Amino acid sequence: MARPRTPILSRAGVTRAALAIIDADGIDGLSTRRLAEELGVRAPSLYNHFTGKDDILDAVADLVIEDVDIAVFAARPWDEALRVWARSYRAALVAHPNIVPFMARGPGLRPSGLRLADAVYGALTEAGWPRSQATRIGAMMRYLVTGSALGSFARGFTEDAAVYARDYPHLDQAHLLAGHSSAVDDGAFELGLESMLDSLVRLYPRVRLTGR
Amino acid sequence: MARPRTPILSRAGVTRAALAIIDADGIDGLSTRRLAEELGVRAPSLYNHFTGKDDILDAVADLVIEDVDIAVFAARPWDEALRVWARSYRAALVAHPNIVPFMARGPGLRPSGLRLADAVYGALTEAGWPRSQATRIGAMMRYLVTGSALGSFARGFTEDAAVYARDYPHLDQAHLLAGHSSAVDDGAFELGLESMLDSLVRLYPRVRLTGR
DNA sequence: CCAAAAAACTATCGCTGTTAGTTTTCTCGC
DNA sequence: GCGAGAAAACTAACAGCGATAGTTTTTTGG
Repeated sequence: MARPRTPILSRAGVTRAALAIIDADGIDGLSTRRLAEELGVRAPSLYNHFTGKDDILDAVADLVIEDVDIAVFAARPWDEALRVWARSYRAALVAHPNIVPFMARGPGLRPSGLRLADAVYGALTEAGWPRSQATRIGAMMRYLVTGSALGSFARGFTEDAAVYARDYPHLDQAHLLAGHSSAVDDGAFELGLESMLDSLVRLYPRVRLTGR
Repeated sequence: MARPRTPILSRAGVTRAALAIIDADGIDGLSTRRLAEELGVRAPSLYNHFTGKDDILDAVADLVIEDVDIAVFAARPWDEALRVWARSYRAALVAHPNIVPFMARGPGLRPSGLRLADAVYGALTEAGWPRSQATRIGAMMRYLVTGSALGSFARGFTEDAAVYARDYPHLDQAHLLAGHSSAVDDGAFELGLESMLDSLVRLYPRVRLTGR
C-alpha cells in the first residue's frame, strides 16, 4: 500500500489509541509496532505524524491533563480554587495511573502542563501572593498531587502478610491489604491538601502585598 | 574465561557500578552490556547474581535509601523527628535524582523502603497517633518528598524564555531561569513540610489516644 | 498541469534484556 | 582426598525495540 486516498492516521487518533494501550497494559505495553497494529498500519507510518515515541507520549500526557479544571481560578477565591484544582488534577492522573510515571519523569514543555502552571501562578499573584510564594505554592501542590497519583505507598504490600510481619513489627494487616491502598492514598492526599490550605490561609493576611 | 579463581562480581559491586552509571548518564544510560563492560565482564554474567535488570535497579534503590536517617525516631519527639527524617529522605533522593523516577514507579517490597515505612509508622503510633492516621501521615510526607525530588516543576524551563512568554502571560523570567529550579524545589519542599507539620501539631492534642 | 509534499509501505540497522548451553573452578560430604 | 554438584564466568543466539532510508502512490498548490 502506498499513500491511501483518505489518511488512516491522525495525531488525535494515534494519541487516543496509545492512551488506551497504556491504560490497559501499562507504559511498557506500548510499542510502536503494537500501536501501529492496533491502528491497522505498520510502525514506520507513525513517524509521518510524530517525531518519535516521546512525541507520542507527550501527546498522551497532554490529553490526560486536558481534563484538569483550570477555569475554576477565574470563578472562585484563590484558596477554594486551589482545592478544586488540586482534586481535579489528581482525579485526571488517577484515571490514567500508568502514564503518571512518564509525566513525572519528563516534566518540561508540554503545552497543557504550561497552561496549568500559568493558571495557578496567575491566580495566586492576582490574589496578592508575592511572586516567589506563588511559584512555591504551585510546585508544592504539584508534588502532593503527583506523589499521591503514583500511589506509591500501599501498593506492593499485596503478597503474603506474614512475610512482612516477621521483619517489620509495626507493619500489620492494616497496611497489607491490597484493597486498602487506594483508600490510604485518598486519605493521605486529603490530609496533605487540607494541611497545606490551612497553612496558606493562615499565612495569607501576613504576606499579602507585603512582598513576603 | 570460565569460572575465575576469585569472583569478579558481587551484588554490592554491581550495585555500586550501576548507581554510578545512573548518576552519570541517567536511567536510560544503564544497559546490562554497558554495566558489564564497566565491570570487566560480559552481560550474561550479571544473571549469576541478579534475577534481571529490575533486580539490579531494586538494589540500587535500596542503596540510595540506606542513607535516610531513621534512627532519629528513637531520639526525638515525633514532630521533630518527622522533620529531620523528611529532610534526610529528600537529601538522599536529590543526591541521586536519576534513580527517583524508577523508585516512584515500583515502590513495593524493597527492604529499605519497608524499613522506612515501619520506622515512621512505629514512631507515630507509639506517640499516640491512631493507626489509620499514622499510615496517612507517612504516605503524605512520602508524596512531598518524592514529588520534590523529581524536581519536576521548574526543570524544563531552560530554553529561550521568549518562547513561553508569548503564550503564557503569567510565566515570566522568574520561572524560566534554569538556575532557579532547585531553589524553587527547595522552597516548595520546605513550605510543604512546615505546612504539614504545623497542621499535625495542631491536630495532635485533639486526636491523641482517642482513636481519631 | 506539473512539481512537491504527504502518507503509506518494505527492508534493515543497532541495541536491548534475556535464555541456553558450555567450561572451569570452588566447596562440601563421605 | 575425592567425587558430585554448585557457582561463576563464558559464547551464541533470540525476539523485540525505536528508528532510518528509500520506494510508491496519492493529494495538493502555484
